Amino acid sequence: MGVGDPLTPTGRVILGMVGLGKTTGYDIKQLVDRSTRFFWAASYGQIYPELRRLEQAGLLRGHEEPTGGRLRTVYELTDAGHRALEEWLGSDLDLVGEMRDEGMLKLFFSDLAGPERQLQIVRQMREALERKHAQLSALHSHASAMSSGPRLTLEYGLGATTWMIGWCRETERRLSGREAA
Amino acid sequence: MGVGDPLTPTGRVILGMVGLGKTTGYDIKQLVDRSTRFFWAASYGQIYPELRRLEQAGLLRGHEEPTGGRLRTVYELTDAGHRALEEWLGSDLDLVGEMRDEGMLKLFFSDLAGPERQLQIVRQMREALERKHAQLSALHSHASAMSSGPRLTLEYGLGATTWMIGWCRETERRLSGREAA
DNA sequence: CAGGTCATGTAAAGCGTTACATGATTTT
DNA sequence: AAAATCATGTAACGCTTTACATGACCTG
Repeated sequence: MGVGDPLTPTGRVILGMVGLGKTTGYDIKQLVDRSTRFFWAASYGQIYPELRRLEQAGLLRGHEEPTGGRLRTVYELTDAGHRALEEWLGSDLDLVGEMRDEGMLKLFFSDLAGPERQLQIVRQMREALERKHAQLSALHSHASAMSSGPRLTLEYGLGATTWMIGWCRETERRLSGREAA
Repeated sequence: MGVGDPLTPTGRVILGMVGLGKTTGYDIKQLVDRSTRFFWAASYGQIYPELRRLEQAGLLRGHEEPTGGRLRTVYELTDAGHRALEEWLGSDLDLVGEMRDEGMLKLFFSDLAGPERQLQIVRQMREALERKHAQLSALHSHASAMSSGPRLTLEYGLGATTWMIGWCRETERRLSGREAA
């Protein structure tokens, strides 16, 4: 596999995490769950096979570093890995997030269910957003210890979520008014 | 397959679209591409097999209705289909959008690439968002002809995108300032 | 009559989650 | 001694995209 090979989706997050100093599959998963999860998740079922694929492709180098009798494989970027990471970070992005939001889909079809249901859907969207906002807020308490990139993504997520909660609130108000009228 | 069976992801959008009066696979795909695509896409490779699965499950009924010599299978909701659709629309939503945003992922790792790259990434995010905003705006010109659900999702998408563009703009300003300083 | 739209489909490949399985070390 | 954490992995299943393939009808 040559250097020009495009990274797979999960390959991107793994390469980045190893670049940030995360060394084991477990360690990567931990940080993903505490940070990128909100816009880019990854599961063990993807991480471990992908680590080996990236090693085979020459972008990572792994060596055994057991802690006592506990197995442990530590990965680091090779020169080719560094280059691939910089190439990816410098490349254009054409795809904007293909996202899936079930609340939005329900809202789209909500005319089929009647006005009370429509209001209920917006309320549920808001509640889900509020849960998300709470999780992001919890992370934000460590913001001072974050470097620029992670802090920016967190503030973006927090701000966007806040806007969306506000939209839901105002829409709930408008829809309730319509019912009362 | 009983009524209590959970709908597959694509099953949901198809059932909804048939509920809205879309009758053929082609027709469904057209509307998806002009509307829900921004938060819920679907491809022919999913639509046609899923239509048959939903028919087998008793939620849809399909019959041949050729236009001249041109094959055409028209679907409609069965009673069970109506019930399944209402059940889904009335159910709680626990999952908030699992989304994937490559711009955010790049921004997260942007410290590895230097300050100019970081600025470049935010600029690219804004440009992608502006393209999306333009597409949504084009749809919005027909807003008066839309029913409540579709109009709400469109306005939500437009508003959220506008907020995000503003965030990018302000962040670009802040990051440029930092460079100049 | 050429190009666009209507209309349907399949096969292969890739992506991803979930559930399962194992075992050592550390903390309470 | 139990519970939590560290650590790695696989198998099955399901979802989705992409590329390919076909052909009729309509418009200029």
